[in-house]
Amino acid sequence: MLIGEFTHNLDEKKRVAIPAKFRKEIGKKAVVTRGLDNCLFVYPLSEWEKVAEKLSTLPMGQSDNRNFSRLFLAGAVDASLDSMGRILIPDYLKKFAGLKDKVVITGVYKKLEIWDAGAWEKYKSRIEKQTDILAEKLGEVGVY
Amino acid sequence: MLIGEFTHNLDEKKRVAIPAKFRKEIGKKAVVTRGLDNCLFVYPLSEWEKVAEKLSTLPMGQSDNRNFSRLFLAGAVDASLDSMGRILIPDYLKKFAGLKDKVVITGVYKKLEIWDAGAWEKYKSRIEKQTDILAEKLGEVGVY
DNA sequence: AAGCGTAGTGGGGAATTGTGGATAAAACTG
DNA sequence: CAGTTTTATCCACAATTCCCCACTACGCTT
Repeated sequence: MLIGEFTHNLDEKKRVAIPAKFRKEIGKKAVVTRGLDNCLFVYPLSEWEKVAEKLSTLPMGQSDNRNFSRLFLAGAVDASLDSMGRILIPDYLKKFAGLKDKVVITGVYKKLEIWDAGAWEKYKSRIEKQTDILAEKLGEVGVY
Repeated sequence: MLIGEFTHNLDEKKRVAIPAKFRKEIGKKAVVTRGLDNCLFVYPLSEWEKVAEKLSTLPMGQSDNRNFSRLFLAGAVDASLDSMGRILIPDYLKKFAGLKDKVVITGVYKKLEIWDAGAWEKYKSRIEKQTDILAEKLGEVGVY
């Protein structure tokens, strides 16, 4: 299971190191794509294939489905880890997530998320204030 | 699987380079035709044959089906890749998709789409704002 | 506390890719 | 049938990307 929060640098060649802790679980190949709330999702290849498979079954007659598939699939990019365990972030994803040089990589169960460090801090402080909602959600899923 | 987003130039001879990443999967022969939402679809030959097959089974009693099949089939052009991996876009397709010199080529699972760069940016920013719909669709395909 | 090992960062060189142009073949027209 | 325009194939340069190696810093162990 992928859990934890790490701050790394995005170098001028747009590479980010995947935290060593995650590497054995990610394997050598991963896929990066647009996520929600302006972050990027990183899937191990096996997980990605499951998701893509399901996507392909959506009827393309509906524009909602087309829109979604386009953002998700066209936004995706094969991100093999180099010999140092780094992945390459394409320009358009860097721009999408508003990444500067400091980025935060978080493990969220089956996938990783990549955030701009500033955006992550803002997001966190915003969410942390909503303790009551969090508590309620915890109850909903049966955590006490 | 064809995924990713690439910006290339349409030169004055109306040629576009297929991103190198896609070439081995596309092969040497492809078919270009009118797509949905004012972009062009590019299919590897084998995929195209499947699509055309399915289209031929649509009941031709409905005018919607007739119209769609005509646009799709009649608009299709054989687009073999030249030695540099480029395809040629006929005038009427260029006009249909409103292509200027900057175009975006996206991989969407089994096919590629070709967009005018400006149109793609507008489309993206419009869709990206619909966070609620995207989140809902993500749930549908089982991504959490 | 010191040394060893691992992890993160940065840079250099080589190969690949994209783009534009040049030359050759073909088609069209007068 | 010849000249002109259009289409196709090929070549070369320039820029980007990819891959490998080296350095530094931190942490853990002994």
